[in-house]
Order: sequence, then structure tokens, then C-alpha cells
Amino acid sequence: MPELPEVETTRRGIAPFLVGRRIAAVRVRETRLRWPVELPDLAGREILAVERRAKYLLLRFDEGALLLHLGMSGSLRVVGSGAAAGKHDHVDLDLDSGRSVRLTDPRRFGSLHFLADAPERHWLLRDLGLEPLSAAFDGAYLHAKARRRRVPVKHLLMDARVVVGIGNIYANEALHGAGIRPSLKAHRLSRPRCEALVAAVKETLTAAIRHGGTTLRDFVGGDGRPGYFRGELKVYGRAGEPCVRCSAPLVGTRTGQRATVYCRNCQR
DNA sequence: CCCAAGACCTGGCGGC
DNA sequence: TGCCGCCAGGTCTTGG
Repeated sequence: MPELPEVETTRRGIAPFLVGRRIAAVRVRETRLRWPVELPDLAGREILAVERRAKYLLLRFDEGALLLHLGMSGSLRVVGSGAAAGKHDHVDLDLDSGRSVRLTDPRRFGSLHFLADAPERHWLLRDLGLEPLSAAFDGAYLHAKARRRRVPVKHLLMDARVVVGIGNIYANEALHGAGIRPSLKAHRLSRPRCEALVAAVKETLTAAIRHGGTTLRDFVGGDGRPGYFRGELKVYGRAGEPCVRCSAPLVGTRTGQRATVYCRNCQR
């Protein structure tokens, strides 16, 4: 579920409750996430920072870090320690403040690892591409990556080895913003169109973060509140409705396995 | 190397 | 109400 804006919203929501606090206890009620959860005893460890890389969250200790992914249906919330746990509340990190960070994830596609060494060397992070909001992610970079690829440009945007954090919602939105048809083969993208696409990605993600992310069903930020970008979506979930730019009915289709929506008139 | 499809899970929804 | 099939924000793995 969560794409970069939702993960970033979560990070900002929980960080104030975590940074400078110590872990009092870790309670793992369900180890069967994407990979089996195996954590060392973290009691007494101080959380120095809460960072994000791609769609991963990183809780840094003086030595080591927790690496967490929310998968499709995961969320993190700050609750009072000892708050009753529901069926899908798989992990609690109890803090010395009397609060806990609770990981909830019905589909269990999320993950939680303890990293003893440098996070960037971990196999889950090692091969990741650029952060979309970094200066390095620009038209020249995207153009160079697009050249040899025959996949639809939408796939390229969602390829974490190229650029991270963009999932199905924001890929659809950014392509509409840039006026590019999702099915266009990546290698046919001109350099100027790459520039336009990069700009649209940055604008879309920045706006989504400003609105606290997109809640379709069950996403909540660290404070338990949903995101409000859903009302700002221009194409995702709007197949058959009029394009906000030209009023033509939006087309709903499939690219690979994923739902794709675009405007036949203003996306070429 | 590139690419498409399958796999992993649960829950909500529409249709009958 | 109940059951059934389909769909969902991700991404690793497999096989061609």
C-alpha cells in the first residue's frame, strides 16, 4: 500500500515519539511476515534517528538499526504501552516513555530486520536506485536508464533499481502530469520528455507528502490519521470519469498486472 | 542482461 | 445473509 509519500508521512509522524527514547521491550506476536522476524534483545538501546530509504524505514541505534517495510497493507502507529492488540498487530516496540510503536499489517507483506552492519550494504538496500526527490534524479539520469529498456515507461518508473518509492498510484499520476502514455516504450522517451517526467514525479510526490499521503482503504500515519491526497488524485481510481485537464473520459486498462488509468487525449 | 509471470497473504467489495 | 470470484498501495523469485 504505502508508497514513498505514505512512508515519509509515517516517518514524520512517529519520529518525534521515538528519537531520544530507549527501547524498553520488543514484543513480536507474529514472526511470519515477508521474512521470518528474528530480532536480538534491543532493551535499553536508544533510538538516535528515524530515517527513510525508498519505502523502507530505518530506526538507527548507536550500533545497528531496525529496517522495516510496510508492504501493501502495513502501518505504524504510536499507541500507549499495553494497548489491547488486534489480530494484525504483529509487533510492538515498547519505549521508555510509556508508549509503543505498533506494526499492523493484515497481509503480512511487510518486513522487519535487525541490521548489525552498514544499512546500505544490506541485500534489501544494496541495489536500490536513486531517491526521486534527490537532485541526482534528473532528466539526464532517467534518459540514460530508459535507453536500453523496452518495457512500458510505467514499469520503468516503478523499477526500484532505477528510481525508488514510486508505486502504482504515483506512477499513474506522474505520467498524467507529464502527458506521457503509460504504455510508451521506455527507449522511445526523448530527453525533454524525461525532463518533464522527472519534474512531474517530484511534483506529485511532494504534493502527496504535503497532504499526508493517500488513503485508499486502511493507510494511517503515525498519529492514526488517514492521508488526504486521495481527493487530489487526477487519474488513479477515476477510470471513466472526465480528465481534469481536457474532460475526455479516462481510460482504465492494465499494464502488466497493474491497474493503469490515463487520458487518451492528453497523454501521448 | 532483459522481461513477463508467479508467488506470497488477508480482507473488502460486487454479484448472485 | 452467505458464498464466490476478483481486486488491492509491493517486490522477490523463477523461467524463458
